[in-house]
Amino acid sequence: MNTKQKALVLEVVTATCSHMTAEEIYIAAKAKMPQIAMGTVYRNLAQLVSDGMVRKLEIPNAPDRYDGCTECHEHLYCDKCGKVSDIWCGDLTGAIESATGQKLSSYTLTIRGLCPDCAV
Amino acid sequence: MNTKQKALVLEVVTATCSHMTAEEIYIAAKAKMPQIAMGTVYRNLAQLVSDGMVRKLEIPNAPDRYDGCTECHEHLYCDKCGKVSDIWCGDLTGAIESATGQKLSSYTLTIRGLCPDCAV
DNA sequence: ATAGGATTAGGAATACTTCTCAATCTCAAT
DNA sequence: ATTGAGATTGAGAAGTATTCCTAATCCTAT
Repeated sequence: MNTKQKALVLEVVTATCSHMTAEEIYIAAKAKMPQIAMGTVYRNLAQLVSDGMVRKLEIPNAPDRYDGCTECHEHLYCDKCGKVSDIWCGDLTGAIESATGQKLSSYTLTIRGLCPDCAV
Repeated sequence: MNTKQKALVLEVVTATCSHMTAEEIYIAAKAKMPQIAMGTVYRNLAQLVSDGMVRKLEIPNAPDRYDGCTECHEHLYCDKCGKVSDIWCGDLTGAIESATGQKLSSYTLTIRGLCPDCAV
């Protein structure tokens, strides 16, 4: 871990199991290090993502979110409340390769449906 | 089809099996209707997407692309050349539901690997 | 203590997309 | 054919998320 700022960003992202936006991360980091800059947050998030320590979730028509949990899981975008929740399942690489006939280096599966809270 | 502009946008998008950006669509449309405005292209694309006649592909760090082919298929983002190509496979809803244990309304599967051209 | 190199804070800049609104078009009723 | 109500347009301004720029600051090895 190179710098205090990078360590702080990682700490914030992994502190909760939520999926924070860069702005939420910035606000939380600012609470502990008031002079930290937005650009620093983005730069370090990008580094952490390429280090494989944080996952980036691209959300349609909304800011990207960052997930401190790198264990294999997928994401469910709730049709009703819009929240992102985790779906725990095994690695689907093999299944997708045989379904599509395409060798793959990685995949992103985005599921829309009702989250546990909204599925009464 | 309500307006000439909407018809033209649809015509452009479905004319080729490529995955055009809004700007490419705008340029192609402008060739046939020089006074058409970018905002009109975006507005009609959004309508066509919600009408289910066009699919929108959200591309990380790049403009969205629009796909005039609504038949069920997935997309491969080439690790090497960056092109988006089509992967024809059946509907995976059932398979994903059983793998994840989550009832879903829709899904998006994005695959990264080498496209046919780059996989020598 | 100091030089060299990496990283930062702060703000400007960029890129894509959406919004605003007066003007124009559409079309059913007259 | 004309009207009028409502939908849609063109043109450009505005917005949003993210990246870039740069002088100043922080590390680390000497």
